[in-house]
Amino acid sequence: MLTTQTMTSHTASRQPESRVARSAPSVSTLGSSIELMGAPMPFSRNAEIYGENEPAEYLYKVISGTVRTYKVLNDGRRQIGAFYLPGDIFGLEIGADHTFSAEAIVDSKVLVIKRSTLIALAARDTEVARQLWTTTAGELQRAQDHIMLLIKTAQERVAGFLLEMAKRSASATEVDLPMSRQDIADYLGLTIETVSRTLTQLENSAAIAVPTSRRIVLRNRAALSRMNA
Amino acid sequence: MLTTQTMTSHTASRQPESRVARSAPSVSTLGSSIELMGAPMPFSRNAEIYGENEPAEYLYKVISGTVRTYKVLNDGRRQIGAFYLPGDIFGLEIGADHTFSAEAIVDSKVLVIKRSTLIALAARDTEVARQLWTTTAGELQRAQDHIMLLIKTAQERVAGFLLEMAKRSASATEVDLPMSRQDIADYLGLTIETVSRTLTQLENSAAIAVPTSRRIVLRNRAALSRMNA
DNA sequence: CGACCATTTGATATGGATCAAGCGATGTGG
DNA sequence: CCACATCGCTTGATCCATATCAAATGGTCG
Repeated sequence: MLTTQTMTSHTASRQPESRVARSAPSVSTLGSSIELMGAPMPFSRNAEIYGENEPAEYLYKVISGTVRTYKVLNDGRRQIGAFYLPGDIFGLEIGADHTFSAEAIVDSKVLVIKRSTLIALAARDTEVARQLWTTTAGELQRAQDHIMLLIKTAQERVAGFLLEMAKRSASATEVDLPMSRQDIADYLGLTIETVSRTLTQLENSAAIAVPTSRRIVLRNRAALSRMNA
Repeated sequence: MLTTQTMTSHTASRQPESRVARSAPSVSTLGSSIELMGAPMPFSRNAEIYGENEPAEYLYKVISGTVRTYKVLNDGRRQIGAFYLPGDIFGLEIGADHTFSAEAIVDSKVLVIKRSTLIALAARDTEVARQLWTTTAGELQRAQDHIMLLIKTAQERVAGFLLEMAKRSASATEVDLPMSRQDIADYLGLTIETVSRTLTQLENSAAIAVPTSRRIVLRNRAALSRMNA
């Protein structure tokens, strides 16, 4: 699968690209140690990066593009665990296997880091150990926020999602969504129709504008925050 | 009820009690270092152990009883983050403050450990550092499972909850619930009425028996597992 | 015994799912 | 370059699972 294919094709991506410069603030702490150790690997749109229950030999850092992690239930329902933007680290496990699957949402470049290397390093370097812990704690924080989202109304979920994406984007008022309505729906625990209708509703109430389906302008952040909980 | 009764009989709780011996398997790793350092502290039913946003000076280990962590939204909706049984560690934060509130569900004894002590220890002892990380990773795992619960139907949530509690209990087929229907509802993102009706439904379908409202007998685990996802 | 609180049960309302079309953008083959 | 298929998104009509509102029941404690 992707593993082998992608592994082979990473000849020229040695020096840090400037496009990547706007990395994530909180989780990028592992940066210093990590940048050195992995090869940037390209994944095309919808390519699998790893599968649920596969051995977690590597962890990953998004260089460009966007990644989703997800689980699928017996009957096909899919739950997206998280979206990862440039600078974000994902796939770090403490157990032997990955607990989610991961896919590139758009063509993406991902730094691949061998876990054993990092673990070995952590045994000697307290700072690395602390950064591994911090990364896991960051994931925990996100998961807990996600739980709080899932008990809310559709409007609150969508508003919360937009605010979250805006906070993580470069521009605070304009969000460029790399993911489809289906991805959003599966993240929020709603249907695609409800997500669409809710966006229309928010647009009609002048809280947002939707110039194109993948671009959302936050017109009234206060209103969104108010309906966020 | 069981609450007071269990509490009153702890005159000699210096040496490990055999009743407590059946502690959690995964998260109890911090045990060895921790047991030495904290004082067991009693909390009575519904007593607050810490509040959301309070400085996280301590972390905690349940000795006896049960603890719930929760958040309350603006409009009063309460979400329970987790239930902690004897052996479980809770309240471990990496940030400065607690992100949930914690309360004893029944009269409980809780070991209180100063975080700074443990952090200092972790700086020298790799094993302690790893245990802190593992504890956080365990919480992450739980939170992710919780997310998967929250996208399911009422019946699936309740079945999943019962199976989870059974797995954590001493007896695999009989669950003694320390928490109220309201607590269960707020954990599962349902109303108390829906929880009650669903239990009745499961009882009618012979999947469970409910001899008393706080005691559930799993009569047909396979059926429960089947409806779990 | 009587009051209180937790739980169950019943009747009705409703938010979001489901089923079904329509629409606009993108791409493909003739 | 256009006709047409495809895909992602929106919109409409209806249904249903769960919430809400309301009352009855049962267990516990003073």
